[in-house]
Amino acid sequence: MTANILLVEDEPAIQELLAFNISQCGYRAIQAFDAASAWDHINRELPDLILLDWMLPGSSGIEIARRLRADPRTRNIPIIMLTARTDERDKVMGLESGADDYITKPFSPRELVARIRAVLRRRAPEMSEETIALGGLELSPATHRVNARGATVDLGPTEFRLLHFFMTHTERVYNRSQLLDQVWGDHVFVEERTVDVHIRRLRQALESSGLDSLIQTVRGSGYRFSCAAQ
Amino acid sequence: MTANILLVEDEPAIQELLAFNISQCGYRAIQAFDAASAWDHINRELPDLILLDWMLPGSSGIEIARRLRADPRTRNIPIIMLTARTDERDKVMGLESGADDYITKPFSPRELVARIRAVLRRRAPEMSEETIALGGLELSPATHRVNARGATVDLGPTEFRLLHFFMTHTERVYNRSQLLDQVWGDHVFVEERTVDVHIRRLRQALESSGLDSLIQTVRGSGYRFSCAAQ
DNA sequence: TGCTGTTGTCACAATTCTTTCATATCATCA
DNA sequence: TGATGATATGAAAGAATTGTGACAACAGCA
Repeated sequence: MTANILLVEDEPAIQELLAFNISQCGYRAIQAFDAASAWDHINRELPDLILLDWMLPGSSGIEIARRLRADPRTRNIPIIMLTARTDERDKVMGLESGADDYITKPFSPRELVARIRAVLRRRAPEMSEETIALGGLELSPATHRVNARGATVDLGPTEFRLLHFFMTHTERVYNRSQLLDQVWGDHVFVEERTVDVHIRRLRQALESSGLDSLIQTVRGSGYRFSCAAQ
Repeated sequence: MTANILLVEDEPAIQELLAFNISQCGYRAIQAFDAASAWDHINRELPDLILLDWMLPGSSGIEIARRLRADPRTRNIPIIMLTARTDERDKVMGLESGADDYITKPFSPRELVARIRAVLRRRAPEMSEETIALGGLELSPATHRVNARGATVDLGPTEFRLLHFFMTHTERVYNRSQLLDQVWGDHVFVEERTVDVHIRRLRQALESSGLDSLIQTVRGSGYRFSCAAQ
């Protein structure tokens, strides 16, 4: 599945440059020359990553980033900010607004691609809509369905997200705080022990098919999804 | 086992930015907005790394670094200096004062994280998340798993930390007090003999694969992890 | 509006891990 | 070889962590 990258940049020359480089390495470039058409695209179909110019006529790039982060639907789209200024305050503000990284113009195509790759690698696994099959479990983000050895599994929204995260981040141990950040979202104030309860509910749902053992407790550290035995 | 990182930075926006990125990659961020509260934290519990702003109201970052280096208790804590100036002289001073690295503001989250990782790897290898393979043993902090000649080894939290410490500090003898400081943490009041019991349990866990001999007793001195025969 | 399903929190139970202590074993040296 | 000090070991109380069921609050929806 090739990633769709939305370019929001008013200067045609730079747009071209971006689009060329991006499609050159196998991504699909979607071009937007102003905020309005950017929102058009976003509302129609969520891109996998957004390259956002800091300076746009009308609403600024930062403004767009803030709105993207505010909406649960778009919260998790990775954003890379493009900025002509090397002024430090701007950079910091760009990051504060929730950008994952920034690139200062002028930039080398190599740098551009490297940063895109890095951000996608970091943020993308659980963004993908592809069905994940693992250890007898099958989770399909598109249809929001889960199968365990052929039997349908009924999950609440949170348990679904939790399982999705685990299935895209197997083997590694995550502590409660990391899970809260990753599954609930940052800036959420929830008791850490709440994670336990959702782990419990998830295990309960998987119990009938015997796949609850995929979710392992690592005492003192957190939880882990693993196809290998405990 | 996740590293505690103390942030000493008076500007709230940058504090937030740092804290966010640091906790994002699984470290624990402890925030201090001035020198006084930084010392508070340090006296209470030693952090595993300190991110120190060069410019602080009152006592400067460099001053703090100097004092940290002067005290044997804090001498070995890795320090990364944050500086807004790109001035060469400042950089040199930052390093001379004992900092392990410095970051010039503005910085990208990626750069920040990369430097933290690098410094931890260099100065506190047991805080790094990298898998260590040694003498038939394989320990992976990220997945919290241990293999001995291919067989899974089951360890409690303390035994895991102990083994991790040994595998990152081989061929050297540590007495019980040093082990308590390094593995249990300072400011912990525990009988020295308790170390014996954990050594025992660690050996027991490794016994079935015959690798218990890696942990050697040095009578009168302490213990040593060594791939060479006793 | 009432129904249904979801969520976060709490209290208590169950489990696992730590620490300590008593005792056994061992190494060293006179 | 026996005395002496150090380490190994087993058991058990005590601590800490995690599991679990119940419940109130809340949101979405017919």
